[in-house]
Amino acid sequence: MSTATVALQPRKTPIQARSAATVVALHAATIQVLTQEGLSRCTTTRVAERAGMSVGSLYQYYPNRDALLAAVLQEHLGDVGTAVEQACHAARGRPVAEMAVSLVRAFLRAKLREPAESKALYAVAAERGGHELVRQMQVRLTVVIAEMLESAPDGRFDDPMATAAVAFNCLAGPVTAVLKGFTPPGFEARLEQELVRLLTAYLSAAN
Amino acid sequence: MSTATVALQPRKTPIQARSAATVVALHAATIQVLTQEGLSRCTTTRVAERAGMSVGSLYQYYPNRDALLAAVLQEHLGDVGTAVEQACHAARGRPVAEMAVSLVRAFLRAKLREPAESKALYAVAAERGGHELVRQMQVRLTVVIAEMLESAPDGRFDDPMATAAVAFNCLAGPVTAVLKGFTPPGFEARLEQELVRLLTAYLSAAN
Amino acid sequence: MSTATVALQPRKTPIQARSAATVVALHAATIQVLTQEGLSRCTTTRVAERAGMSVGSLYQYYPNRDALLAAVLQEHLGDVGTAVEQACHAARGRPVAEMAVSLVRAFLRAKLREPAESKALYAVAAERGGHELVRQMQVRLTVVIAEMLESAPDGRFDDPMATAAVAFNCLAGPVTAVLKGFTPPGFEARLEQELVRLLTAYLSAAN
Amino acid sequence: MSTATVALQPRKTPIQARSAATVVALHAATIQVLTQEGLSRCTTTRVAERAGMSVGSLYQYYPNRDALLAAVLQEHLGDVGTAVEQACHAARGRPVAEMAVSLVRAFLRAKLREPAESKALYAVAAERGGHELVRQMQVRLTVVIAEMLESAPDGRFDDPMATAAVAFNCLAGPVTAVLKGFTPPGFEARLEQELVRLLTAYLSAAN
DNA sequence: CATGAATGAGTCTTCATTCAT
DNA sequence: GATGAATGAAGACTCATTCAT
Repeated sequence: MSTATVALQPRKTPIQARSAATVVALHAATIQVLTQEGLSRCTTTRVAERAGMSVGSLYQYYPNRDALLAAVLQEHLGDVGTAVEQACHAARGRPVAEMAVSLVRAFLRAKLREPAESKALYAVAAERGGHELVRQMQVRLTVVIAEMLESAPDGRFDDPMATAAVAFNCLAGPVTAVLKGFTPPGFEARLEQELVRLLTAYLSAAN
Repeated sequence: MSTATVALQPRKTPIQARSAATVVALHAATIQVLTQEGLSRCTTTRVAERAGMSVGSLYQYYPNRDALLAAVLQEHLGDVGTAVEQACHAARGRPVAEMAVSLVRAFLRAKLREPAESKALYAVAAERGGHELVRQMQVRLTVVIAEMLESAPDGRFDDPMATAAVAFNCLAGPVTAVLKGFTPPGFEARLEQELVRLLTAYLSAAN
Repeated sequence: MSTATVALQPRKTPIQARSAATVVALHAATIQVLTQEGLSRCTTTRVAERAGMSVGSLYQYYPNRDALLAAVLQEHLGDVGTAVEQACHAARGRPVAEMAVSLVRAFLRAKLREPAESKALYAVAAERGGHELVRQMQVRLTVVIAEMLESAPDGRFDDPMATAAVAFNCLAGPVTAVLKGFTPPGFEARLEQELVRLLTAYLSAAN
Repeated sequence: MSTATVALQPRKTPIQARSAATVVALHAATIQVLTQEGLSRCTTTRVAERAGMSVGSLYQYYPNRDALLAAVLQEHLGDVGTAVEQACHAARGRPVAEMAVSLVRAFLRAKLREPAESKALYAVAAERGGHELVRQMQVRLTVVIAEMLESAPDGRFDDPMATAAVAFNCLAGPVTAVLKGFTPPGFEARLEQELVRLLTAYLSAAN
């Protein structure tokens, strides 16, 4: 564990139920403040207040603001990562088209479960601290997706990591656009269908 | 022009040569500071210093920090937007496969010309002020791409806007990942090829 | 309560003893800085410093500089207003000459108790924020004085509000002059006597 | 001429017509900005702009902002002072009642000719720079009024300076209240009549 | 342990004043 | 002389973090 990483760890591992509840409350509060006020106005005091506790208590759980934001982002990334990983494992050895469906569904479900949260965290992910966390997750998922691809009976991939990277990010792009409200009205209803079509076509063509 | 937009307008039109140079210096300095320090540490003082002038001078060109950031983002978006638009116009009436090549190339060229700039601006785009600018650009480009698609002799699209939105963002996703350094080593070399494959496959499959 | 007024409210009600003491210290410090440096140099930092605390603390009690100044002015106006009101109530139904004595004494006592404070606040009262507070006080006192006048057994007033307004301000004028040091040497000793004479003469003559 | 005074003098005596016009424009602009923006936002740049010239030009006429404000206030005080002086001279040797009428009329005419100007300058007069100018004017007028009073055939005054000070300021008080909008609706119409009654009564009673 | 007042460095922004053109 | 861009000190205000209670 590098020195940089150390500073962002929660100060204590939440063993007790109470601590866990507190952490949940803090994460929820962070999302809310992020959504309503934006990253720069997402202050420790405001988050603590929204979570119904004092700033001092917040600092019992996180050594500093960045650690809190990192934890919230990390949790979100973990959820998405786990969902994608499970889908990839489940789809191993299946035909490419099934892989596409599986991946799209898992990703969409994870990302769109709490759209406000997903949206709020883009700003966190874009700032210095978040960058690295997202990178790690991308690397992890690219590997998992690549492994899945290699197990496809009906596909052969020159550079599975490259294909996996495209596969993941060609989903991430449109989903981001939807979450940020950049897409045409009514688009959300077609999202899954389009992404399946997109990914199936790509994986089938990627040979 | 909305009230919010008005506040982000540059304070004066750079008439004189010196003014234009000053604005250029400010934009460059902003990118540098953004890159080296991150959005939250990209302060007006630091930008001015980096640009070799005093804060006061910065404020003669931009009414506030957000306006500066918005201007830098806007300029970047304008470049990308123009490139994409020209490509779409040029590809009108061509087969879908040519459209894909044209779009991918234009987008990549615009986005990767100044990678540091492109990368630095993601954080700006993710914050409150940038959101709207990006949205407008997405809307504009989605329309242009949709129009191009409708002119294809070898394609028929149920919902051209939806297809266009996916088309654009399935490129934006991987490009973003590359710029942010999330992709596997050596990926950049394959980027264009993969995106062409991706987009061609999608547009061909998008009924 | 108007929007403008809301912004000038103290940020928190001083519940604890310490808070009350802090507020007192801030008010005293404000008067001192106002007196020694003038309104434009009465900065939040200087006031806090004078009060023996940091700027941050000041901002825990007042949302902004104007609110601090308004609070100090308000407190002063409240004292004067209360004194005048009590005098007016006490003098109801008394002859006009007694009213004059009562009003003059109450006003002088309130205004001259802390001359430095009274003097320092003229600049605050003259600036945008103070204006309204003073106006409200004048309206309130004019009404109270008018009611008193109407109860006089030996006077009849066409337009009691107008007479009250003159009565109040013909006292305020000379008192202001004294506080600002505009009057001849030795004048202060004669002030009460002259104002009683002035007001008695006016009320007796005011048909 | 004291050192303090020197700094507030206009930089050059406006001999030429053009200069005089410029000074007039600057004074008018100052009043406007003062009225519309308040003292603290009455900046040299804004005044110059309003006057249709550059800041640099303003500094050709006044060495600094305070000098400009002082000059504008001084001019106003000079007008009022001259009006009152002339009235006092004219009323010498006349009965006290005529003196009252003369003084009230002169003062009101001078103060209410440009109500916006009169009002705007209260803030200037209340700040450090203005204080001294107003004091000098008060002293000067108190002397002139006292001299007038002493010439009254039908009055005898113990302490003419004290009486004069009261006389002047018991007019100034209500007039200030009117200009600041503190008085009841319709009060302005009665102002002259009331002030004449007030001053006549006082001077008659002051013996 | 929780609390939340205190701290003061750090931001944004303004503005008097200067001086090169 | 006029201009107005440049300067940078100074002010209002915020907020991460600490620590006495």
